[in-house]
Parts: sequence; structure tokens; C-alpha cells
Amino acid sequence: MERQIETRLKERDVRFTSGRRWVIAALAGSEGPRSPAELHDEIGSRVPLSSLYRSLSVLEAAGVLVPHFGMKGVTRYELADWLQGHHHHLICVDCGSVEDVSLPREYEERVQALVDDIGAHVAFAPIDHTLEIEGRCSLCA
Amino acid sequence: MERQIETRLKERDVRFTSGRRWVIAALAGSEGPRSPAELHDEIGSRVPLSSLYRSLSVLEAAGVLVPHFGMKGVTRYELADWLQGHHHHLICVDCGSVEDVSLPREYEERVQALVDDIGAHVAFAPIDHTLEIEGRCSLCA
DNA sequence: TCTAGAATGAGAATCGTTCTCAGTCATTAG
DNA sequence: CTAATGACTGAGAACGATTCTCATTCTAGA
Repeated sequence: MERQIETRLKERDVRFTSGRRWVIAALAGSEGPRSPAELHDEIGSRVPLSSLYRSLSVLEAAGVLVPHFGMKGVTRYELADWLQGHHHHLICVDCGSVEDVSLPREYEERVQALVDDIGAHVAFAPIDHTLEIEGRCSLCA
Repeated sequence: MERQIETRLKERDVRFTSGRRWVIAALAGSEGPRSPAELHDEIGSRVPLSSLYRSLSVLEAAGVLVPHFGMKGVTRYELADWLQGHHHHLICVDCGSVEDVSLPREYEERVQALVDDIGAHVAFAPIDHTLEIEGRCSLCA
């Protein structure tokens, strides 16, 4: 995966510096999207907050990361679909945590068909979709 | 609809004051969720920002409004499902606008079945769901 | 090696949101 | 009718997440 990212960044004249590698490593080891604050807790002072924010937006612009806008206005980032596969989100209404979930191919095809159908009926060109399922996670249940 | 809200609020000892009526009126006339800033532009100084924020959270706590967390960490509110029906969102990746879309019953049942299925397979208790479709709106196309 | 462009780190600045507090209003009890 | 109670309001201060600024450091390529 490191390789894929290296290639992608090189194409765009963006350097894959050590700070950025820390960010990617932290996200690669996560079960779901992470906020800048959470990443900073995990990475520590090796990447100061201001640099962390900058790295996140650079990596987002390069298509390596994708933002997810969660409860209370917190932005969380995760690796883009082409790096970790398409998936959906389970959002806990109590603690706000977000977990990834991948659907079996058959289900995913149903969702995709639905989205295409909708696009065909309204003045809107669909690019991507996420099924956001709100509920209570195992810890808060 | 005013009546339904009046009843709901009375049950909870929350007053339906003129400021709150302005908020509801603005949201009832919208095609999709609105941010505090957008509402303030629309309503004007009749409801100062600090009161507007308070009204939004009071109405949310009373189950009249539902928050939607959009791009760049902006929170937008809309009338709860029991007031305007269940629906999904079309989110423009360019301008960030959010539009509501209701699915035909048959489609909605498919989504619901999917969500139930997922809930049955993971340690998570689904309460609600939204299909968020990202794309380009007619203005940005 | 030298240089231009990219990246960094620390702190200031910004912006959305929440809090505080004093004053107002509406409802209920006397 | 009047007072008491509790909800509501408005203005500004405070707060927290994010972005910006700028001087410095690094890196790749000439």
C-alpha cells in the first residue's frame, strides 16, 4: 500500500515525508475514520498539530484520504476507497464513534443500482455514495 | 404541522415562542437541511445568532429537528422524519449544498431490509439510516 | 554543490459554536 | 390582580477546531 501511495504522490509532485508516513500508518491501523485530535493523540508530538492538519489536507487533495464529517462538527479522515475498498459507516448516536462495514458484493450491487436509478430520475450526477447507519455500538448498547 | 409541533413542545414544557416559529418556518420552506448561518441570513436580525443556536438545540432535544453534519464541519438542521417523512440526501461535492430526496416505497424497503440485515450480522443496533449520495448538483454540473 | 520549490513548526488569527449573565416574558398560585 | 417561578432572550465573552503566517529547514534536480 505504501507503494501505491508513493506512486500516486510522485505523479502529483507531492512528497511522502516522514510526517505524512506517520499519518498514513495511523490511519492504516484504524477500524474507521479518525479525527485530527485522535491522530495527534496516537502519533504524539512527532507531528505537531499544524503540520498534521496540513498533511491531512494535502493527502486529501491528492486523493489518498477522504474526509468524513461527523457529529458535533468533527472531521475524520480515512484512506480512500481505492486503498482500502468501498465501505459504509456505522455511527454510534451515543459516543459518536464511526466504524467501517463492507457489504457483501450482492448487497453492494443493490445499493449501487439504487443510486444509479435515483441519479437517472433527478437533476443530479452521482459520483459516490455512503450508507450511514446510525445506532448504538456494542460499547454503548 | 404547526399544530403537531405545538403539541409536542407542550408535552415537554418547551415554549413555542416567536423566535422558534421563525426557525421552523424557515426550515419548512427549505429543500434541504440548513446551517445556522444560512438560517440567520434568511431570518435576519429578528433572531440573533446566539438565540438561533439555542433554539436549534432546544428543538433538536425536543425531537422536532434533526442535525446533519456536512462538509467542512458545518452542521445543518432539518425537520425530523415524523414531520416531513423519511428521506435521503444528495450532496454536491462542489458547492456543498444538500438536497432532500425521497425514494419510492419499493426502494426504501430495499434499503431498510439491507440495514436490518447488516444489523443482524454485526455488533451494532441500527436505529436510523441515511443514504448519502455525493455528486454534482444541476448548478455545478 | 547550489538552488528553487516544498515542507515544517510555532504561534497568531479566524470562524463556528457554546456559555454567561442580566434582564424580559409567560404561566401558575395566592 | 399581583407576585413568584421558571423559561426565554440578547449581547458579548469564551472556547475549541481549523487555518494562516512566516521564518526556517529539507529535498530533488541542475
